[in-house]
Amino acid sequence: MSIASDVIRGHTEPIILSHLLEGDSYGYQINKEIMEKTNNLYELKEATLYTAFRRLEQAQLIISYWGDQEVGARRRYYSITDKGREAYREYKKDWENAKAIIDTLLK
Amino acid sequence: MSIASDVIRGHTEPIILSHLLEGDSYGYQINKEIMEKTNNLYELKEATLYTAFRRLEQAQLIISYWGDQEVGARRRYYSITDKGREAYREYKKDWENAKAIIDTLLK
DNA sequence: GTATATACCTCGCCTGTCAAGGTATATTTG
DNA sequence: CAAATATACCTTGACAGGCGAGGTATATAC
Repeated sequence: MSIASDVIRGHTEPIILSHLLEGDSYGYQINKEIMEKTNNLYELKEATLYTAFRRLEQAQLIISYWGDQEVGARRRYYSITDKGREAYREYKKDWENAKAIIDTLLK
Repeated sequence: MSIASDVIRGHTEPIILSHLLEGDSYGYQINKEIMEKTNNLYELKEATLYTAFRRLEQAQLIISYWGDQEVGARRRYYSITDKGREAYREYKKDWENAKAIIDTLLK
């Protein structure tokens, strides 16, 4: 059983930020690790992932740079910024609140 | 502090269904009671509410009928169907799963 | 040589939210 | 009594995020 995209909507960005808290990473890897973490219950779709990267970079919550692979496909790495860390803390608080509210309403 | 609509998105329908489990009700009342339950932290916007009613009725999860007010504005009452009760149980399971998944990813 | 894995990306559709606008009745307040 | 407020319903059109479908390129395995 999977997770509905309307429920996940709005969580894509914090999920990516959370991942980057553990260190720089790149799209393909992030996607794979998210699947592993959730035992394949949740998969970030590529189109969703890359559009989220664009939004996050635009908002200066992450920055990106090309890896120096001498072999294999090129990778674009992402790094979380201080602003990103701050935004993540906010997201988390919001999530805790939202959880409580929804739990109250879904009695 | 309020709740972001992207986080609540997808929960509108189960919230309405949950409310109707306690008995038939009408739009204005449902909206007011949701605000009260959450201490005004969450307010279903009218446009959102009424479009959700349409979807729910279309999907036969609720049915509607006009109240017989002899005074004051007319009211359209909604009643949850068996199909709606079943859908609600599913929604709830989904929510429990989604919560666990998101909590896993938002470490 | 064909399939699979790695790695990136964009376009355009779909769907749910909601600001803004509208209608009508009843009560309260200055 | 006029105006404001509360009750009660509704629709339209814009907007934003998710994602199916499509595309590019490199490396390995069979």
